[in-house]
Amino acid sequence: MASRKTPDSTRRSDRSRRAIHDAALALVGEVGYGRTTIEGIAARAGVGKQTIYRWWPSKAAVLMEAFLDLADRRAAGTGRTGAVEEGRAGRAEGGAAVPDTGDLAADLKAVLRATVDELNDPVTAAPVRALAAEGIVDPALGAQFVGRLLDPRTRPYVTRLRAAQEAGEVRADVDPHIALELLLAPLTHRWLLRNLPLTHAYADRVVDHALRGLSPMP
Amino acid sequence: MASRKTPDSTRRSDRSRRAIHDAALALVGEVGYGRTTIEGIAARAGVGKQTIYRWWPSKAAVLMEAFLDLADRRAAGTGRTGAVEEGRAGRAEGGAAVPDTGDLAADLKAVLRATVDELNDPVTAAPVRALAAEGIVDPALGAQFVGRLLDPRTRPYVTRLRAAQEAGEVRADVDPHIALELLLAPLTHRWLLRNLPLTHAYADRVVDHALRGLSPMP
Amino acid sequence: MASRKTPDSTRRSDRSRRAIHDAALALVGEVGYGRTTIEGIAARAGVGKQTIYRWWPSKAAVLMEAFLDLADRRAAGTGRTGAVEEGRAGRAEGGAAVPDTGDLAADLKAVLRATVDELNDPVTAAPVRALAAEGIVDPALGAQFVGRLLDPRTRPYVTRLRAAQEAGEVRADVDPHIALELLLAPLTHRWLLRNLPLTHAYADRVVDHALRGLSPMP
Amino acid sequence: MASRKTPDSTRRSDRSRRAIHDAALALVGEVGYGRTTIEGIAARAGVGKQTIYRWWPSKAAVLMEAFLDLADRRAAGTGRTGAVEEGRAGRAEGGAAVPDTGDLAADLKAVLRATVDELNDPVTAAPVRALAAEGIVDPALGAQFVGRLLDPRTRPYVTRLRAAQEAGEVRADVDPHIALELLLAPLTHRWLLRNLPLTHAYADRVVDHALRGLSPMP
DNA sequence: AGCTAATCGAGACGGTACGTCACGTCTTTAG
DNA sequence: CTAAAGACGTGACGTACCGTCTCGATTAGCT
Repeated sequence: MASRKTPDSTRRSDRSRRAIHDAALALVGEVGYGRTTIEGIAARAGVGKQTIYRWWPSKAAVLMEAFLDLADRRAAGTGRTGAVEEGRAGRAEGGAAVPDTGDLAADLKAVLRATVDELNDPVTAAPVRALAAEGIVDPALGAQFVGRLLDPRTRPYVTRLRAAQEAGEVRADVDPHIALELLLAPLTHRWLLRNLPLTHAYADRVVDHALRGLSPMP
Repeated sequence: MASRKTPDSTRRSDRSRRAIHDAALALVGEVGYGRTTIEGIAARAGVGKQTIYRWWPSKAAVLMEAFLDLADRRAAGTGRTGAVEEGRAGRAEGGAAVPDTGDLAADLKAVLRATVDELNDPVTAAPVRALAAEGIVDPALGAQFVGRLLDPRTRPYVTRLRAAQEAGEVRADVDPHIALELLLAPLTHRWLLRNLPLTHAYADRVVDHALRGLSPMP
Repeated sequence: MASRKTPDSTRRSDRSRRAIHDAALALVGEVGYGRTTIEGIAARAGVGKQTIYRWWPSKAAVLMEAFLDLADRRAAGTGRTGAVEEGRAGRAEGGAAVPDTGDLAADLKAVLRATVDELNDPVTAAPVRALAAEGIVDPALGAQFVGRLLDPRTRPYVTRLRAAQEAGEVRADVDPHIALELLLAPLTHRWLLRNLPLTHAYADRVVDHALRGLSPMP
Repeated sequence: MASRKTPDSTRRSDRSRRAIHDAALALVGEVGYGRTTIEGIAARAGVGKQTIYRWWPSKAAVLMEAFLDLADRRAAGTGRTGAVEEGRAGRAEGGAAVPDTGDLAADLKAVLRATVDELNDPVTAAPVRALAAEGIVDPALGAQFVGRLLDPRTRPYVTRLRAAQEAGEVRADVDPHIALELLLAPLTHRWLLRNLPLTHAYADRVVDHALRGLSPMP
C-alpha cells in the first residue's frame, strides 16, 4: 500500500533515526545551524542522504525532532517517577510543572529562574535559537515550534495562573495567556536579543513588576 | 592610502548603492529572505556581484542597510517639519517621539498601537523579520540589529518613561529599561511567534496590566 | 571504499561523458579554445559543471580525451577489418600503419601527404592546435600530448624505418627516432607557424631531401 | 589631432614602459604565462591598468615587446661593436650572424649548438614558449611571432646557406628556406615537445643527417 | 612662465568564468 | 523494500580578472 510518497514506517531503522538525531544536535552545537548541512548530518550519522530525505521534509524538521527527542529523554531521566508527588499542577509531555506553594510570586520566580538557567545553557540553547530563527521566517515551521515545543512547556504556567486566579491571588479580569506573556516575553526578549544580561535578578524583577504593576499605589 | 581591504568610499557609486537597496527590499518582499540571493540582488540592481561584496559583508548587512535607509527616507518624508513642536520628547534618528499629554497610559497606547500597525504591515515586516531571525543566530548581526534598528526606536520610550517617573506617574524604583521590556516584549513575542493575534486591543491590555499589575489591590 | 577524491568510475554516466566530449569538440571548433569555457561545455552538454570537475582535472584534459575518443571512433569506423592485410607494419591503437611496398621514399610520401591533409583539415586541426599550444606551456599536459596522442601515431613510422634499415634502404648508423624527426618536424613546424604553405609538394620535397641529403654527391 | 583611439606617443612615459616590460618578463618567469595577469603586471610595475591598455592590445603583445626589447638590449650589450668584423654574413636586428669558415657543417653545428643552449636557458625560454603557444592558437599573434621574432633570427641562416650553395657545398636544386627548416625544425620540435633531450650531440647529428641524407651511398 | 591638455596612478564599476559546496533526485548494490 | 553510497543536474557561493570608466595629480609642449 505504502507508495513512494509515504514510506512504510514500520520498517524504519531506529538506529539510523537516533544517529541522525545525535548528528544533527552535535553539528548545530559545533558549527551552528547555518553551517550544518544535510550532507554533513548524513555523513556524521553514517547514513545515506536519502534516509534523511525519506523521513524528514527539511533540515529544521530534523533538528526539531532531534531536540524534542532529547528533551523527552532528559525529562524521562530526571523526572520524578512518583506520580503521587506531581501535585495540583501535574506534568504534561515536555513541560515541567509549576509548583504551587500558595505564594504565587515565589513559585513563578523559582520556575522562571530555572528557565533563565536553561536559556543560558549553550547546549540546549543552540538548537532552540536555530529553530526559533527558522520559525520566524517560515510560518509552517513557526507553528510547529509553538505547537510542539513552546505550548507544552508553557501550559503549566497557564494552569498555575488559573489556580492563582481562583485563589484570589490574581485579578479576575486577566486572561491567563496574557499574564503568561507578560511574565515570559521579557525573558525571551532578552534571550533573543542578547542586549542585556539574562539573570535570576531580572527574572525576579519581572515577576515583581508584573504582579504589582508599574504605577504607584493610588 | 586606502588599502585593498578598505575601498575608497569617496569614489563609491550612489546609483549602485541605491539600486542595491531597492533590489534587496523588493526581492525579500517578493520571494522571501531565504530565496533572495546576492546574485539575484546584483542582477536585479543591474550591478556586478563584486560591487556588493566590496561594500557589504553579507546578504543580511545589505538588507539591514537597505531597511534603515528606507526607514530614514520615510521618517524624513513624514517627519513634522516644525522643530518647535518637538517638545520634551524630541525625535532622534530613526525613532519617533512618544507623545507626552500627561496621561501615560493613553500615550503608551497610542504609540504601541502604531507599533502594532507597523508590525502588521507586510512591507516593513518582511525585512525586519528576516533580520531578526538572522540576528538570533548570528550574534554580530544581532548586535547590529539592536544597535542600529531597535535601540534608536526604543530610546524615546525610555525618555518618556523617565519623564513619567519624574512626574510621579511611575514608581521610582523601576528601571525604565525594564519597564520598556515589560511593555514591548509581549507585542514582539506575539509578532515573532504568530500564535495569537496582534491587535490594538492587545496593546491596550498590555499597557493596562503592566501599569496596574496583575495582583488585585491589597 | 572509494574515497571522496577518487569517484567510483563504475557508476559513471556514459551519456554525460559522451555529451561532454561532443560539446567540447563542437565549441572548440566554433569559438576556439580560448573562448571555450567549462561552463559552456557543461551547458551545451546538458550536464552539471561538477560532473566535469569530478572526472577531468582541466579543460585541456577534457578536450584531449574528447579528441582521442573521436580519433578512436574514426579509426574503428575506417579501419580495415581484414586482419590478414595488416602485414609487417601492423596497426596499433590510434596509429595507422605505414605501407611497405619496398620503395621507402614512395611509402613515406604517401603517408606524409595524408598527414598534410589531416593537418590542413580544420575540424581535426583545431583541437590538436589547442592541445599542442597548451602542452607547450604546461609540461604535464605536454607529456600527455606526446604520450597519448603523438607517440601512438608516430610509432608506425619508426617501425617502417627500422624495416627499411634492415632492408639496407637506410644507413645503419641512423637512429630511427631521429630519422622520424627529420621527416616529420619540418611539416609540424610549418603547420604550427603558418608562415609557409603546407602542401603535398612540400612533403615530397622533405622526403627527398631527408633521404638524399642536402650536399651534392662527393 | 590625436583622438582617444590613438594616444600621443610623444608624451608616453618611458619609465612606465620599461617597468611594464620588466614586470611582464619577471611574472612570466615566476608564475608562468597563464597565471600572469594584466592586473598583476600593472601592480608589479606600479602602474595604472589603463596605462597598459592604452599602449598594448593584449597580454601577449606586452610580453612580445618586452621580450624583443630584452633581446635587443642583450644583443646591443654583447654585440661586437667593430662593424668591420661582421664579414660576409652581417648581422641584422635581432639575428646573430652565422659564421662562414668554409666548412658548412662546422658552421651550422656551432650556431645550432648556441641555439640549443638558448632554448635550454629557462630565462629566455619561458617567454618564448608562452608566445609560441599563444601564436599557435591566435593567427594574428602567430604572424607577429614569426615576423618579429623568428624571421630576423633565421634570416642569417638563409644567407649562409645561399652562400654555401654558391660555393657548391649545397645542391643547387635546394630551396634555402626548406633547407633551413630541415635543420631547425627537429630542434624546435624537441624543444616544444620536451619528449627527448635537446643536446649539442643531437644538433650535430641533425646537421650530419641533413647534409648527407639518410640513404646509404648508392 | 603660465596654460592647457594628455598621461599618469589608482581603483570602482558591470561583467564573465572560475572552482567549490550543498541541494534534492535518482540509481546501484547489499541485506 | 529499506538502507548506505554516491553520481547526477542545478544553482548559489565568494574570488579573480577582464576591459571600461572616472577621478585628482603630475607633466609636457605650446603659447
